Parts: sequence; C-alpha cells; structure tokens
Amino acid sequence: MGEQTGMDQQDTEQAGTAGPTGPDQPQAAELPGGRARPKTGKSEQTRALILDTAMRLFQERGYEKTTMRAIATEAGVSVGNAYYYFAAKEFLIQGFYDQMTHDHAADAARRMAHTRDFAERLQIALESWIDTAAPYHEFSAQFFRTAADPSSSLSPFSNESHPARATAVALFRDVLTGSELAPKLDAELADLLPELLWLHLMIVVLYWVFDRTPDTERTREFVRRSTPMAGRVINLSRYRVFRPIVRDAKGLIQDFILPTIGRTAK
Amino acid sequence: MGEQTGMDQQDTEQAGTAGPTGPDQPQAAELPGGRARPKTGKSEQTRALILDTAMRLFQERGYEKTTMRAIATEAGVSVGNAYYYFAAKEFLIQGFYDQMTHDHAADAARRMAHTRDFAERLQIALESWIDTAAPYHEFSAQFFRTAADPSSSLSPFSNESHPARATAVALFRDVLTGSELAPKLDAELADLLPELLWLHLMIVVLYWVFDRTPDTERTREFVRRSTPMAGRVINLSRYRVFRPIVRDAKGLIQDFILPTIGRTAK
DNA sequence: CAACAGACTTGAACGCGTTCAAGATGATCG
DNA sequence: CGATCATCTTGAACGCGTTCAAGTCTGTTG
Repeated sequence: MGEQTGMDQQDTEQAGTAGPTGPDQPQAAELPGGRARPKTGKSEQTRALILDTAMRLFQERGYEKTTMRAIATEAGVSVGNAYYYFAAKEFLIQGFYDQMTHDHAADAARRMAHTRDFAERLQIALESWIDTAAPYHEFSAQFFRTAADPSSSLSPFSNESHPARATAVALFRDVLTGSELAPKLDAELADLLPELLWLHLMIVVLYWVFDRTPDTERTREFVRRSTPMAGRVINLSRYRVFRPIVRDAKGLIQDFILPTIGRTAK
Repeated sequence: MGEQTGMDQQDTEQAGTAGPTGPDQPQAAELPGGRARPKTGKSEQTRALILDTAMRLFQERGYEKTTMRAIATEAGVSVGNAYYYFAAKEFLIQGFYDQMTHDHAADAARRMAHTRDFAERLQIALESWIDTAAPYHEFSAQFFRTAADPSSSLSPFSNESHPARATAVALFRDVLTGSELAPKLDAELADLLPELLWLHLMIVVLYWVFDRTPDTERTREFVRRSTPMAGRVINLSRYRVFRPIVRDAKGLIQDFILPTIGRTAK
C-alpha cells in the first residue's frame, strides 16, 4: 500500500558523504570521459560496515558514549576512514532515521489493513511508530537533541529528511484514504490532512522522548486518548457551523505549515 | 501585573553551581556551627562576571565559537574557575534564559495594558517575545539544540526551568484575565488556558527558530494570523455544539499536558 | 599569633570529535 | 609492463569541553 513510496534509505549519501578534496562533488558523478567507476561495491560495503557497527554500538552504549575511535576500531578501519564516509558523527544517525521510517511505514500498513475506521487506523499508525521506535528509546534522547538543531540535516524539517518525511506523510495519506471518512471530506481538506497527521506524530514523538514511564505507557495512553478526538474533529469539520474556522485553519496550514515542511520549495 | 510573579533569575544557582568536592552540597548551606559565611559578595561577583562575559561573547561570536578558554581569559579568570561556578558550558545559558523570560514578561505587560481585546493582547504578548528574543536569533539555534535534550535542565519542560515557565504562564494568565473574554468563560477552561497559550508560544518559538526570513517576518505573520483564530476558537468554545469536544480537549490537557509541564508534581 | 578550615582559584592533563597531509590500491591507458 | 589518476585509507595532530590534584586566600579558633 503506502510503504513503497520512496526509496528513502538509499539516497542518504548525497548528504552524508563528504568528498575527500573539494567540497561535495560526490563520487557518484561519472567521470567526464565516461569511464565507469569501479564495479565492485567495495566502497559501499565499507560504508555499510561502518554504519552497521555504529548503529550496534549506539544501541549498546548510547550515542555519546560511543566514540568515533571505538566505531572505527570495532569496524576494523581507521578514524579518518569513517570520516571519509560520514562527514560527522551525527550523520551516522541519518541511516538509523531512514531505516526506522521505512520499518514503521511497512509495519503500520500491515497492521491497519483490517479496518476502515479512521480513528482506529490512526491509532494503529501511531502505536506502530512507538513499537518500532521502542528499542531506541533511551538512545533517542540524544538523537532528538541533534535533530532539534535547525541547521542540522537531521532536523525533521530539513531538506535532507525529505525522503523520510515523504514516506511518513504517505503513510498518513494511506491512513486517511483507506478509511470510511475519506469520501466524505472535501478535496482540499483531504489534501492537507496527511501533513497534519504527520504533525500529530511529531507531537507524539515529542511526548515519547520525554516519557519516562515503563514501556512509555503514558505515551500510549496519550495516543489512545487523542486519536478518537482527532477523528471527531475531522468528522465535525464537515458541518456548516465550523466552516469559517476550518477555512482559517486551512489557510494557516497552507501558508505557514506546508512551506516549512517542504511541500513547496522554500 | 503579572511580571512580578517569581524571582526567577535569582535561583539559578542550585542547578548551575557544582560544589568543589562532594556532589552538589551547595555552599549556600550554613555550616553546622552556625558560622557565617564571608559577607563580601566576592563569590557572586565572580560568578556574575563570568556569566556576563559569556553572554557578551555568545552574542558576539555565537555559542559554539565561544570557547570556555576565551570566556575565562576575557573575564580574567582561569578555566577551572569558570567550571567552579558553572558545571558545564550549557549552564551559562540558563542565565540568559531566565533574563529573557523576565524581560519579556515585563515588556509584554506594558505593551498590552491599553487594550482588553483578547486576540490583540495575545498577539502583543507573542510579538513582544519575538522582539525580546530578536538580538539572540542567530545564537538561539544552538541554544535550542541544547534545550531540546530531555535530560538537560535547559529543556523548557524541566524542573529547573520551572520558575521561568511559571513567569511565562503567569503572563498568559494576565493576557486572558485582562481581556473582555475572561468573564464569559467557564472557570475550568479559564484555568487551563494559560498553559495552553504558553504552548502556543512554544510553537511560535519553534517556528521562529527555523525562520530564516529577515527580521523573522514570517514568524510575525504567523502570529498575526494565528492569534485571531485562537480568539475565535476560544470564543466559540462557549456554545453548546462544541461542548463534547471542549470536554475532550480539557480532559486531554488536564491528564497529559499539565502533568508534563509540571502543574502537578510528576 | 599560629594553626586550621573552608571557600575560592589555578593550569596541566585527559578524552573526544574532527582535520589533513601523506600514502596505498587498483583500474585504465600508452 | 610501467605510468597515471581517482578512489580509498591511514594515523598523527589540533582544538575543544571538562576534570582534578594542588594550591592560595581569608576569616575563625585556641
């Protein structure tokens, strides 16, 4: 259904790779003479080795306690080599980020397939995220800190996160279109909703990051409580009385939220 | 009016100061024998000197480019001495944070005194924040990054930020109670609104941090557009049709938002 | 006054992220 | 085969935040 939308975890390299000499002419560009670049995936193998090692150590020891030296040693390469593939330590996280987005979309689509009830689908989508992210809850705090930097490519609003974001938004579009609510809504609103639901997820994520209860039970409760409400609000939005407010809200979203999220080029 | 609520920038030290030997037995505690501690404010002077120097350099060069060595040198003390007063570089920011909250509350209260129109008061309060924070916009990105760490005392949700948060919430309570809307609302809702308006500010802050337009004009527009809407929504909440949704929303806020923000002990 | 104690101060040293000049590798060309 | 050139790899070195053992300073006590 929705999960095959973008090959989001393959194209991390434009951002994550730093050219050795000049700034950023990525090695993917073919040489002027049309010479083929080495056919062995040796380079990508090394890259993947480093990334996998890093992810493993991050989970084992946490982000800050995992040193670049440790990653390099454990992966059997030199520190400099790690920096050849990843311009900075934080770029190692992007792989994790993309991977999780993809897993989430797949898992959610599977789990919500059996129902057409909007609120239930939404709830499943959000719960699926919590489940997918659960193993990384501890480590996520530090990840979140990095992601909050507006100048970082890891920010959920950044251009570099566009593929992952697109995947997530597509999932929420699927949540809506697969529900009984979809045909009842006016086209314009239906068009805006997926991004809005993605924002709902962002709020849940925020809540989750700060949640210290076992199994983040509080966040789960928050989801169970907030999703029926979201359904009710959207449902009511069809009635006349709400027309002016809905129009305002649509304008606000269209003019101020979507551009920031990257629906239109900024 | 609202700005005298808490002496928020005085009590930063319990968190910012690290005892020299044992962990955190702050030097403020009097000795067992009842001996007085030195009466000269020498210590506080040094502390203030370091803080002021840091703030100046942060504004001049940005957070990351200002090194602890530079702060120490410029202040005429040793690096170790700076660490005697501030356990880490990020604690130097708390002073800035508290200061700004206080300035904002004072400025906003003054500027909104002439009107009782709710939306206008809210708009003034938010614009006042933008104006107050303007000099720090560039530096704020890095500040924000630190603040986003849930385990950091700089997080707007943390206990250490409670005084500053209380000041801000008090301001928004003032926004409401000074408006023509206040008497028309039911008590329970009126009780929840200040925190909700503070959340509105948090969203504006988020928007502002990512805003790269000159003079953050886009954020200002966002405020001008969103405040009338907030007013309208609150106004409408009185009518019967909305009763169920309002009740849901109140429950959600009471059960999930306020506890996180620290209205009740967690 | 000498001895003491606690608050304050110092700067060398540590560990980390990051950089970089230098080298190794291996495919392609004459 | 040797020369060439881009790709890939290395590890020493740099600058930074932070720590800490060793002071200095100042007011109090016997």
